[in-house]
Amino acid sequence: MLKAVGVMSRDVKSAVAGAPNQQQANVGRAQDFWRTVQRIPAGAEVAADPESRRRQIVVVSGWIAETRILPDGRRQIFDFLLAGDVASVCDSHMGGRSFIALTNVEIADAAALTSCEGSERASASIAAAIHRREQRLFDHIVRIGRLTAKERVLNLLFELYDRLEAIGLVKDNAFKLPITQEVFADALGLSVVHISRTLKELRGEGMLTIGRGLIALHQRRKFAAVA
Amino acid sequence: MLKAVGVMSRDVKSAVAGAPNQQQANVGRAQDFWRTVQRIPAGAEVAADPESRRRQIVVVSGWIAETRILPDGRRQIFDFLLAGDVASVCDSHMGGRSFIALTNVEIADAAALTSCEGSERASASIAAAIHRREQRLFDHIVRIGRLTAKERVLNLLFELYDRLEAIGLVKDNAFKLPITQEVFADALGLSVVHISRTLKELRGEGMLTIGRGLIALHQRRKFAAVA
DNA sequence: CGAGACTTTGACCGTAGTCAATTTATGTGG
DNA sequence: CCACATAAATTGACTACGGTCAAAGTCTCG
Repeated sequence: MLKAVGVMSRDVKSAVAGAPNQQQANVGRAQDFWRTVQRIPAGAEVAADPESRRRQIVVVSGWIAETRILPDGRRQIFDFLLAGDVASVCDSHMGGRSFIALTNVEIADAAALTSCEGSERASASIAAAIHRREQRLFDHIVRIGRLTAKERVLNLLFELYDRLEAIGLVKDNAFKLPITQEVFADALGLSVVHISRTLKELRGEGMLTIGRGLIALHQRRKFAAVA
Repeated sequence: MLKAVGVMSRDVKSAVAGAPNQQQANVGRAQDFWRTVQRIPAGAEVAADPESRRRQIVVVSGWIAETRILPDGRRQIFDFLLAGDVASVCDSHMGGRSFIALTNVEIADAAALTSCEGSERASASIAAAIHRREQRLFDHIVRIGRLTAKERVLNLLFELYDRLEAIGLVKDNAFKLPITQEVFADALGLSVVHISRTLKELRGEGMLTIGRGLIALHQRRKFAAVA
């Protein structure tokens, strides 16, 4: 549990902990929230339980991919959910979408957050998270619709960089990237082979360094043009 | 005004008119709604008025494109808004998005709808419209991320077909398509030239017929595979 | 009828896809 | 700790889908 907290987004932490001056009163409620945390193994689908129909979840730790698989096997990834992100798993399969855990994942009930004290703060955080996700969707459309392969890779990497940095998961310009190149390809509408080549090229240009599961980004400057 | 009504979506009509048994009581409120209607000329941007900051609009007639333009001139269209669709023009420019009228357009205030009698019905309609738009966004991502040019064109045309049919704007398998091929290209992440060629090919295969601003789609069957 | 916008066509190019083989991790059990 | 099995990444050769450029052809609409 402590490990999980270390990995949580500012939003989740502050919303659960409450403002400093009201912390004591919230302990009970916060525990209610923590009791809703559940673990999902890498590769599994994040489904809405049969009981709680429409369900808004908060990611506590790990990576989740929001995807659709076409009848012929082609796959498209819409978005990556990181710690602190919120999603409506309710109608997931309804719209031909599913949430796949890319790593071991911990999720919790967004509803449980709202019922804590400081519910206005929590609701606001949740609304903000949902709003950010919508913005990401637009960015993603531009990415796959109008950027070249190199731009797409860089653009997505920098998005992830910014998001991970915001939740304290970036160290020395580097972060852990627990996804295969195939996942990357399915997010960016490219082939695995071309992802590999593109990364090689970017490595050659000194834009990034890859090693031991970590990826480091350099020269944010040049990137400004792509953002 | 009557002409406008003839073109409205079922949602807008029913929400404004109210259930048959309570129609009389609604006349006053409905007029409030109609008073919020405003006309936007083709090519103009649909902006949130300075007064009403965050603004949810309902499209009454015409076509609107939700777009983003990159610094270097590349353009991506996220979605087309037709009669009955709802959008939050509030943070439009905030997220690098803008709403462009592709034809002369009539829009109204969604808020005014809600304040009419039958507000639960209205709210539900609005929520449904917003939900459908989100689904379209996902479809669009799959389209530009994983479909070939021919598939993209067909898929988008059939989406438009279905939506226009739902609001009574399809006659004899044909509908009015008031957009240039360049707009089509910017929506599908292709070049104008390739759109032209693709349409030619589809015409050759008997999938569609174009003439006098109308486009007719045939053989929905074959399309099932792409849907 | 003429001007400007839109569409179509041809020739050519380049980005990204495909297929297949090889190399490099990543584990896993002995 | 090594050997082996499997997944992931890389590379090469070739293909093809879609982009670009430029010119010609059509529409529209004052």
